[in-house]
Amino acid sequence: MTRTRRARLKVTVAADLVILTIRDGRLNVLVVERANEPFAGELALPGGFLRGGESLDDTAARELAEETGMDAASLHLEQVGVYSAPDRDPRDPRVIASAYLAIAPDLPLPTAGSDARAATWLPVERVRETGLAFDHDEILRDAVELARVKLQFTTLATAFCGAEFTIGDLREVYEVVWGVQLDKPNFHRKVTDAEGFLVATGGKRPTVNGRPAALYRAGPARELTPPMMRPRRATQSA
Amino acid sequence: MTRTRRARLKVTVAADLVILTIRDGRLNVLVVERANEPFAGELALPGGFLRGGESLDDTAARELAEETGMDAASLHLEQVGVYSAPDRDPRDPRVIASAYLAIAPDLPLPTAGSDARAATWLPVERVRETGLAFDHDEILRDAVELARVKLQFTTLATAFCGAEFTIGDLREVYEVVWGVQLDKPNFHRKVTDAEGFLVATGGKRPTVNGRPAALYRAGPARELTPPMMRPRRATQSA
DNA sequence: TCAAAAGTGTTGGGTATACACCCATGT
DNA sequence: ACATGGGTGTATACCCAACACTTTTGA
Repeated sequence: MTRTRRARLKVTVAADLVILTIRDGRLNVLVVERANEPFAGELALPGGFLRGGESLDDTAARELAEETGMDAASLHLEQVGVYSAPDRDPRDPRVIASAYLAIAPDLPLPTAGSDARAATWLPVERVRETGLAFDHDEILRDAVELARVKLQFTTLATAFCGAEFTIGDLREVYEVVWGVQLDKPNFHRKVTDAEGFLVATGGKRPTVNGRPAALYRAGPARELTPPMMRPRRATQSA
Repeated sequence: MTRTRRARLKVTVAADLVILTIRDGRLNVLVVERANEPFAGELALPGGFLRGGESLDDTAARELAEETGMDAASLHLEQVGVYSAPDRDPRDPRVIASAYLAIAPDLPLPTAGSDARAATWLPVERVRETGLAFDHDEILRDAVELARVKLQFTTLATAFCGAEFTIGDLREVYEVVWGVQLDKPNFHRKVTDAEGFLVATGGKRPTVNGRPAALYRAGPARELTPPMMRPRRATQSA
C-alpha cells in the first residue's frame, strides 16, 4: 500500500488463548509448561501458530479443541487484541500474537494425556503472583478485564456453566469474575426478567440442605438488556 | 509452541486505519485511492505494513501522522481487531491486517500534496454504498460500531472536537455518530455533571444568532460515569 | 423443628425523560 | 422586537438497591 516498494517484513503469527473457567469458587485459567526455549519450563498461555489456509480464528479454535478436548464451535471464543511489541519474544523479535478469550464450563480436567505439555488449571490470582512467560501477564490481564465487561452487557456468563445450571450457579459466575457479593433476590429477578437470557427446563436440582433450585439453560439472546449492574465496590475478595 | 517443529508460516502484517471525523453534520472517513494492484483505482482504507523495530501500534501511529499530518500522540488511536481470512488479499493469501480506529477533529484537509495517494474525506454513508477494496467494508463497519459503543462509556467524543469546543459541538458528535436527536437541556446537564469530562475555559464563542456558548476543553476522565444513554430509536437519519 | 438455600414482595432513592421556561445576543 | 441557540427548573416515570419475608427441602 506504500507507493515506494519497500521490503515487506514477514513475521510469524501466533494465536494465544486465555481459557477461563470457574473451579472451587475461583476464576481459573489454563496454563501450560513450556517444553522449548525460550522460557522452557516456565508457565505460559497455550497457543499455536497460524497455518496455511487458516484464519487466526481457525487457529484459535483448533488450539482450543486440542487443549480442552471440547468442540470449539460450542465454546465462546473471541478476540482480545494483538500484541506486537518488537521485543516480546527474546529470540525472534518478529513474532506477534493475537490473543483470544475462551470461556469454558468446569471441565473434569483438560486432556492431559493427549499432549505432552502439562496443561493445568490455576487460579488467576495465583498466576498473577508467579507470572507467565512472554507478555502473557499483560494478555491475561486484558482478557480478564474483557470478560468482566462482557458479563455486564452480554449473556456470556452462561458459557461458564454446563448445559443446565441454576440461578445460583450463574450468580456465582458473576461473583467470582467480578469479585463481589450480589444480592440474591435482585439477581434472581434480573436474570429471569431479561428476555431470552434463560430458558427454564422444568427440572430441579436438589441442594445439600435447602430448597431445590430450578434448572435453566442458555437462551437465544446474546446481548443483555438492560445490562447487569456492577456494584461500586467489591465486598469480598473471591 | 507446538512441540512438533512445524514449518512456521510467515506472513505480511498491515495496520489499516479507520480515521473518522465529522464534517458538515455527517460522519466522514478518510479513504485513499489505491495506486497499485490489487484493487488499483478503487477506494480503500489507508494503511501500511509493519516495519522492523515497530509494534503495530507504532505502525498505525506513523500512518496516521502521514495521512492526516497530525501528531499521532495527540489523537485517539485504538485497536479494532485482526482480519486474517485466508482469501482477504486475492494476490497474496497471507496478508493479515490489524485494524485501528482513529478519531480526529475536522481538519482543514488531509495533507493531499505530501503523498501521491488521493486521500479524501467521504461520508461513511456514501462509502457503504460504493464499497471499499479488500474486506475494508467489514473493517469500517466494525470500527464505526466500536466508536458508537465507546461514545457511550468513555469520553471519546471530545476527540472529535478541537482543543476548545462548546457543548453544542459535543452534542452534535453524539447525534451524528448515533444518528439520533438528543434533548439539549438533558444533554447539557449530563455532560457538565460528569466528573472530569469537561473543563470550562471561561471563554465564550459567539453564535450566528443567539446567546454565546461557553467553551470547554477535554477533562482528565477517560471513563464516563454514569454512561451516556442511547435513545431506543433513531429519530432522524444523520 | 431447625438450618439452609430458593424465591417473592415492598419500599425508598436515584436517574432519565419530557417539556416549560429564562438568558444573551445579532439583526 | 424577535428569532435563535444556550442554558435552568421541575415534574413524572422508571429502575435498582436494600431487606423483610415466604417457600421448600434434608437432617
